[in-house]
Amino acid sequence: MTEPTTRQRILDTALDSFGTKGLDGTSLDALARELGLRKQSILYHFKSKNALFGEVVDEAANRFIEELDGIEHHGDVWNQVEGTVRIVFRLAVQRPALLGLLREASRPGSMVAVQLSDRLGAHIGAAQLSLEQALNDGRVAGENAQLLLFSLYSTIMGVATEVEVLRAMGVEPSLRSLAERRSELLRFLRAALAPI
Amino acid sequence: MTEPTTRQRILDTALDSFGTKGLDGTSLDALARELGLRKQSILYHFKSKNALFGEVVDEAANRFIEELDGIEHHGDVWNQVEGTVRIVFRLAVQRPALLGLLREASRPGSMVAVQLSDRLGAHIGAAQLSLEQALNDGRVAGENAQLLLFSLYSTIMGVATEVEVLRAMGVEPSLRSLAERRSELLRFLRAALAPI
DNA sequence: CGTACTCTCTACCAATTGGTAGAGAGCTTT
DNA sequence: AAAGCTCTCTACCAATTGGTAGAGAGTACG
Repeated sequence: MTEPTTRQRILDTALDSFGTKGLDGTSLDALARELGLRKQSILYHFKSKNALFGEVVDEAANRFIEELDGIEHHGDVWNQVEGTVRIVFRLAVQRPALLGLLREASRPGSMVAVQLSDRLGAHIGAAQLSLEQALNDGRVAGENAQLLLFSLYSTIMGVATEVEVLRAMGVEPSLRSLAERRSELLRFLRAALAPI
Repeated sequence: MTEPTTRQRILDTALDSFGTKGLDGTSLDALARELGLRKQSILYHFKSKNALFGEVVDEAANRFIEELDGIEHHGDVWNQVEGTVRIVFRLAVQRPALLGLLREASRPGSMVAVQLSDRLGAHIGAAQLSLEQALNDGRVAGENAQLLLFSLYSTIMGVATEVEVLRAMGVEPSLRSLAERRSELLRFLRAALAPI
C-alpha cells in the first residue's frame, strides 16, 4: 500500500465533504483544516474551488462506473437490476458521501450535471438498449424503455439515500433496517417488472 | 384579491429561492434585492436567516398538506396513490421550487428534517395505516407497509423531480415529456402494487 | 397637537469567503 | 555547489456574509 499523493488525499476528503455538506457548505479553509494543511496548498493542486469540485465529480463518476462495470449488459435484465441495487446499497454503507455527491451533482440547478451525464452516458445507453430488447421480447412489463429506466433509477436511488424521509416514518437508519429496505425494494421492483 | 403583506411576500420569494438555490445558495442581500428592499427589512420580520428558513419550511409543509388533504385516507389505496401522483406532478409544473424545498429540507444533514417530519407525521401515519390494511386484505402486494410506502414515495418524488437525470438520458424536460413520465410512472406503480 | 407604534431605511461591523503574490524548504539535476 | 523544480507555507486582499444600532417616515390614537 503506497501512500496516496496529496492531490489524491485532497480529492478523497473533498468528495466526502462535498457529498455530505454540498458545494456551498464546504469552504476551502475547512477542507484544508481537515487535511492538516492550508487552503493555498489546495489551490496549488487545483486552480479554483470549482475546478476541484469538477474533478471530484469526475472522480465520483469514475468510481461509480468502476462498480457498474461488473454488471453484464447483455444478459438478463433482472440480474442487471439486482446487481445495480447491490452496488448502490453497498455504497450506501461504505461510502454514503459518494451517493450524496451524485445527488448534489444532479440537483436541478447544478452546473456539473452535463459533465456527470457525459461520464455516465455510455452506461445509461447500454442499460436502455438492454431494457428495450427485454421490453420487445415481453420479458419485462412496460411501455417506454427510457422512462421505465428512469423510474427504476429514481426508486433505487431514493430508497438508498432518502434516510431523512425514512426517519420521518419512524425508522432509525441502521445496517439492519438497510437490509430490510433492500429486500423490500427488490420485491417491489420484481413485481413492477414482472410481465403479465 | 387583497395584496399580500411584506412578510408574506418575503416567505413566498424565499420559498422559491431556497427551493431552487438551496439555503447556502441564497443570501439575504440577493433575496432582498429580488423583493425590492434591504436585507435589514427582512431581518425586521424574521429574527435571522435560519428562522426565516424554518418558517419557509413550515409554509411549504402547510401547502403540501393542504394539497394532500384532498385525498381520502380510508378508501382504495390505488386512488390514494393516483391522487398523490396527480398532486406531486401538478406541483412539479406550478411550483417546482416547493418540491425542491422538500428535497432540500430532507437532505441527509439537514437541520429542519425533524421539523418537516413533525408537520407531515400525521399524513404519513394515515397513509401507512391504510396501506397496512390493504396489505392484510391482500388488496396490494408487499411485505412491509412502512417500507412499501417508502418505496412508493421515493419513486414518485424521484420521477417528478430528478430532471437532470432525465436530461442525462436524452429527454429534454417539457410539459409533454412530463405527461409521458407521469403515465409511465402510474403504469409502473400499478404493476408494482398489483396482487399476484 | 403630540405621542407611540410599525416599518424601512442608512451606516456599520466582524467574520468568512475564494483567490493572489511570493518567500522558503527540500528535492533532483547539472 | 549551483540552478531549477515541487510543494507548502505566511501574508494579504477585496468581496460577501449574517447581523446590530439607530435614524426617520408614515400612520394610528389619545
